[in-house]
Amino acid sequence: MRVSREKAAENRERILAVAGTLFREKGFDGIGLSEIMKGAGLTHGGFYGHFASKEDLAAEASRAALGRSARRWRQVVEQSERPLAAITDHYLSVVQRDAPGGACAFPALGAEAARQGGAVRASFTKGMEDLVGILAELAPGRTQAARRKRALAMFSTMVGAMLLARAVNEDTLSKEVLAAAAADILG
Amino acid sequence: MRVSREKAAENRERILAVAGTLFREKGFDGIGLSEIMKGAGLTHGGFYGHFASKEDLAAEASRAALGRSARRWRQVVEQSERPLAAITDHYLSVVQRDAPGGACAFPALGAEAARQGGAVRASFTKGMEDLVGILAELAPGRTQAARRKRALAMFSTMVGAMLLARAVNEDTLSKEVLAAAAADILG
DNA sequence: ATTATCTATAGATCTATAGATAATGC
DNA sequence: ATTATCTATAGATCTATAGATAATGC
Repeated sequence: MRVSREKAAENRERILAVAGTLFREKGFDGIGLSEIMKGAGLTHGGFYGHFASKEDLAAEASRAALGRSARRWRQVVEQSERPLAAITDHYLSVVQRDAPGGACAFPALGAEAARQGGAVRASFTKGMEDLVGILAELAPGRTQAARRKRALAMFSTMVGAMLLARAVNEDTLSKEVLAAAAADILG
Repeated sequence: MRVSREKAAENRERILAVAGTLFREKGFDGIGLSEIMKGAGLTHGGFYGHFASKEDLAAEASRAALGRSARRWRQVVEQSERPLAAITDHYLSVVQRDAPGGACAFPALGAEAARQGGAVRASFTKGMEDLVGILAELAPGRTQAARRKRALAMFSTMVGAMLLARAVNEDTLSKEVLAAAAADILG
């Protein structure tokens, strides 16, 4: 059941996309390779032709997911006249809260990333620098250093608020924290 | 090898303490009951005399850990003349970053908590209300509603900054985000 | 007699590998 | 001939349960 070189590359991309979604939904430890491969329409034995290990996949899938997030942010910024408000509205929405599989990898996987090896951590480091870089261009502040500092705090607030909004059991409190974070960032 | 009623209660407490540490260090999915019981000096077969399930333990251990956090915060507040600065200094320290097993459960377990059942979520909801309640007494703002809103944003910033500080690979960036968050909260 | 803990195990995972298969691409 | 994928399986987990053991507490 061999497949063309082109098809194999497509299969690899599909594994990455499925893994990106399932990792964010269930955690790195919460989903097995078997299920990921099934989601990509393949058997789990074929996995090791595409990736060296589960951790290798985790690093690549995280990189891809965070790359998509950065591209999405740039799109949102371009299409709005109040870019910072557009980013917070987008990021701190109930839609993102309830669909972690397609949302930012930091609130969903940041804690687990801290326990992973260098490749996964590197993906998250690069992802953070890119997203904070976008925020730094929109943040208030007279010097570049001040804007970067503000951007780091804003990103912390966004990531923390989304994590909290998902963790709690009460929808009122959940929405309250999302709104408080957005209001705080926009001043 | 039976043990007195009192000793059994001590054993239960020890299981809770060990589980609280190991869950925060490795995640709910990253540690097995066998290892937790071994850490408490017992065999894994004895577990079900103390708890109904792993999730039951997760809920109880989270409740205990977050209760300890709230008591610690109250202690820090009492012992300082600048309570808000004392809390952020304590929370956003490199010591806490590097010892997740004894630190706040939110950055370490919040994402996984979101995927757990009602009992675990309830522990985190109660924990958040308690910690935010303490912050609301220290937050600036003319009305109680304004102070609570500010407290929710501050807690988001703290939780997010700690998660990010642990996730990234570069110590400079890691310390930068902790410092930026503290500065932002203190205005 | 009750019960806290232990030993042993069932049944279901999980990652990773080995070898077979069959279609691609030289 | 090469290689992408499949089947099958090894070996190591994991949660949960059953039944035995032995000391407590009525």
